[in-house]
Formats: sequence, C-alpha cells, structure tokens
Amino acid sequence: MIETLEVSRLRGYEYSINLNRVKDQKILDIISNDPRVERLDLINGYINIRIKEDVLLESTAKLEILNKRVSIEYPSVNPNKPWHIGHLRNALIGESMYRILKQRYNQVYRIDYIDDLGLQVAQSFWYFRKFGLTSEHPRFDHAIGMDYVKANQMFQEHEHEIREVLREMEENNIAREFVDRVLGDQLKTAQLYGIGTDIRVYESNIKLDLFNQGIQELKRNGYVEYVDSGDLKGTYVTKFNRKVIIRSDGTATYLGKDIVFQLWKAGFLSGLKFVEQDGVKISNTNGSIYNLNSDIIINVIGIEQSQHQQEIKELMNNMLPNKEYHHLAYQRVRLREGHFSGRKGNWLGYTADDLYNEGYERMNNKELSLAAIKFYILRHNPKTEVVFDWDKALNTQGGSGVYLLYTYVRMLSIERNASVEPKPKSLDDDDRELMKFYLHYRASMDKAIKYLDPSVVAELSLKLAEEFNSYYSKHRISNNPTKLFVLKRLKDLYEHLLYLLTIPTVTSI
RNA sequence: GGGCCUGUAGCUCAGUUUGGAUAGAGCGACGGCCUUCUAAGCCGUAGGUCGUGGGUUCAAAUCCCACCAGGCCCGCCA
Repeated sequence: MIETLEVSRLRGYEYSINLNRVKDQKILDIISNDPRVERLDLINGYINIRIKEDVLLESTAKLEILNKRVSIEYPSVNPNKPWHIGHLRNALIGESMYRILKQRYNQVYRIDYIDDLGLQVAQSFWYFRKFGLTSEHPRFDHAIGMDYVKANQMFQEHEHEIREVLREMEENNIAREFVDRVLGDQLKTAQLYGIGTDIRVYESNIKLDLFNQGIQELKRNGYVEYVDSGDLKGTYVTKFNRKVIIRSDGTATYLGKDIVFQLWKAGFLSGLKFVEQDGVKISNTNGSIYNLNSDIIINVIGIEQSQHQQEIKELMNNMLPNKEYHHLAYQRVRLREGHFSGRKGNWLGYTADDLYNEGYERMNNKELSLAAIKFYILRHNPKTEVVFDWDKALNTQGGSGVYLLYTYVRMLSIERNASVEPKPKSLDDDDRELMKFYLHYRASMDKAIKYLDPSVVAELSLKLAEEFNSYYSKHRISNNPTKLFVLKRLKDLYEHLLYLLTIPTVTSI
C-alpha cells in the first residue's frame, strides 16, 4: 500500500497524499492501521505519513526481480570511424539503462550490431583499398574516419564502383578484416568508458545465416506479400503496413534487414550462429545456433529514426503481441555551429577520446575526467538536445560528476576518521531525510524503467549528494554512532547509484 | 500536406505521463563560512509573463484547443 504513494518533500515525513485524491475513506483506515506507520498529520490539505524508524533503517536497495528476458541494443556504431560524442551518448544511455534494468529483470543482454555491409563501410573500404591510409593518426579508427570524409567527397563520381565493392562485400565478405580492425580500436574507446556488450552481431552473418530463411518464413506465414502491379511492382512488402522489404531487384531494404534481426531477438526467427570469446557471443557462421528469445526488446537509437522505429514496433506488435518492443530515442549532441556530420567531418576534435583527453589534461585524473563527462551526458533527459560545451562537459563544481565523486570521497574520509562504532539509536529529522533516499530510490527506479530514462537516476544521485553535503556541514558525524550508521547506509546506496551511472569511484581526490 | 521532439531564472537543466503545499538545482553575479570528519564544499541575497492566446477545473508549468519559435522524420537511402 505505502509503496504506491509519493515520497514527501516535507522534512520529517516519508509520504504524503493530497486529501482531494482520497476518493475512498477506506484508504485512510488502511494507512492508519498499517503497522509500519508511526504517525499521520494533516497539514494544508495533505495527509503526511511518518513511518516507523526501524522500517526506514531496514530499507534496502533490492527491488522485486521479474523473470523476463530483456535485450537492449547499443551503440551499434558504423565501423568506419571513431566514436564521437553522439555515439558516446548512445553508449552511456545504453550501458546505464542496462545496469538499471538488471535491478528489475533477471536476464538482461546487451547487443551490439555491427553494420559491416553498409554503404558507409563500403565507401571507406573502397577508398582504403584504392589509396591506402591517407590520414595520419596513431589509431586506425581515427585515421579511417578522417579518410571517410575524403571518400565521401568522391562518392558521386565513383558511386558505381563503390556499389560494386558493396556487392563484393555482400558476396564474399571481403571487408570483414578491415571492419574488425576499425572495431578493435572502437572497442578501446568502449573499454575506456566502461561500455560492455554480451552479444555482437554482424550484418554479414544475418545475411548469411538468417535473412533468406527469415524472409521465406515471413512469406510462409503471410506477413509479407509480393506486389504484382502499381508503383511497387516487383517488390515484397509487409502485409500489415505495406512497407517495402525486398526491392524489385531482389535486394533487401534497411527495414527488411532490420525487421529480420528484431524478429531474431524475439525468438521468432532462428539460425544465427555464435562463437564465444572473452565472455562475448560473437556471430560466426562456423559457430553454433543460439537464440535470445527476448520478451522485451529495447533499441537505443537516435530520435531521428522515430518513424522507422514506429513502423517496426507496429509490425512487431502485430506479429508478436506478447512481446514488448521499445525505441529508446535520444536527441543528438550537437555543436554550437551545427550537428555532427560524418560527411563534413566536423566531429574532428570532438571524438569520445578527445573529450576524455581534454578532461584528463584539465583534472590530471582518469576517474574525475570520466565522471565529469558521463554525468554531463547522462543527467540530460535523452529527449533533450545537448549543445556541447567544453567547460560545461568538464565542469568540476556543483552539479557535476566531479562533485559526485568529491562527495563520495568525503563519505569515505569520514568513515576512516570514525572514533566510535556505527549503531543507530534514534533518528532526528535530518537522519530520516537521508534514510529516505532508499524510498526515493525505489520511486526513481520505477520511473527510470517505465520511461527508459537514466537521467532520473542521475538527478537522484545529485540530490543525494547535495543533501549529504548539507548534512555534513551541519553535523559532526565521525563521533556519532547513529550518524555513522546513517552514513554507512547512505554510502552503500550512493555507491550503487554511481555504479548504475557507470561512474567509477575513487578513494581520494 | 502529415507526423514526432523541444520551449521553465542571464546561461545549462530538473519538475509535465499521476493537476494540488512558497515553481527547484547548478553555472554566472553579490555577501558570508576553513585552529573542528576533504572549502572541487556549505549558508545566504538578487534573478521567473513556466513560448503566446484561449478553454476545462475549487485549483494548471502540468490536461484540452489554436498559434509562434527551434530541431527532426515522412524513399524500392541507410
């Protein structure tokens, strides 16, 4: 009962209900008879509930675990460039969301999709084969990214040739080694930022082991049909919303390839084979069959693909009404002068690695640099556009990742200086305010999961840090058994929150 | 033409889904606080037509309608 109510903003109370919302008098009886309730007060038309101290002291960060298989796909960066800040946003939202989801579902899998048969890779591979590496950078992904800008300028003139390369890639997978070399470097950035994956799927393997059988299956089940007249003559379209998935020349559209993959995630199609390497399942035609069978499918993809995602969602809901399909849409990170464009190459100087290096230079510390960047990105609601600003991204003062770590280190320091054993006696209102964060945590996690939004957790962490710093300046903690106990509990929760935000901790600053 | 997202303090953002207590933070400005657990901190002051106009309601930043501004999407591209 109590769990469903909102956590009160008033000091000393844990929950509050607006009297006007109480439609049924029985609710009042139930609340006042709840053994966990210590006291009810009526103030300004609100029922304020104070719960018993031991209930507060015993609250934990453990949520009810649901038995569902969840997959979340991110960051799926094209393997022909280094990660820029926009890719980093995708990866951080994905990784944080993954960690949050794991608190609620018993099986959560991270998927990274590698588009090794895309036009972008074809352009880069064509250029590389023709001219070799023409940009200088110690990292292959960076150099290739710079070369891509040049390759793109030549695209129109050499389109026929490049499309021919793409066909060769599709037939003989000739770019795989090139792609893996770029990917290997991209993964260094991923590792730097603590971004992980469980399942890596290459488009070439989908093409090889899943696509044709998948399309046959869809035809057999009547989900797609051949068009024999009109504008779309010669294509195969989805029966449900008449979107082209096979062109009249027999090749697959983006939607066609995508839908097959999403259906694989849901367990509707089978055939992908995997080998395991360092705990990661990697698609490989010589491996063994594995099916994910997700109940809930989440894709972290830019908001500009909303319409495309909506089409897939409708199709999935239509075919598999028992599965959930979600598009976690995020706005782009952009520069003052405009959006990132691989074509123009204005991501130069704004790669995820550049960002880290600049942070390291300013703070001379790996964790502080990472914390600043991660918090800056994650505290924005995914739907809001982030206009990139060096000083804001690498802020070391209030409302920053550095502030969060500083607060954490302060907690550790007080614990180190403790002169008594932590043991709770009676809590004053300030102690209760801190213990209440366990209740706030539950509410925030519900919200973060419901709306697929890690910024909820970022805001909670910041509020906790602010509340604690205020508490710290007001009370002497290290010689007070109750306050040391509260500190310990709060620190446990805080550590957990930082973990959810992918922010690594430090022990001193 | 159709659809989606955004608009809250000088700046960057919470709060909008579930209408309700004086609309909250940070940065920047100004003023305080280090012989006491980390001052990358804390406390205080100034700063608001919640894009605009209607509507619903006892009550609207929040719900409904229209409009304005910025961004994005509507292909046998990906």
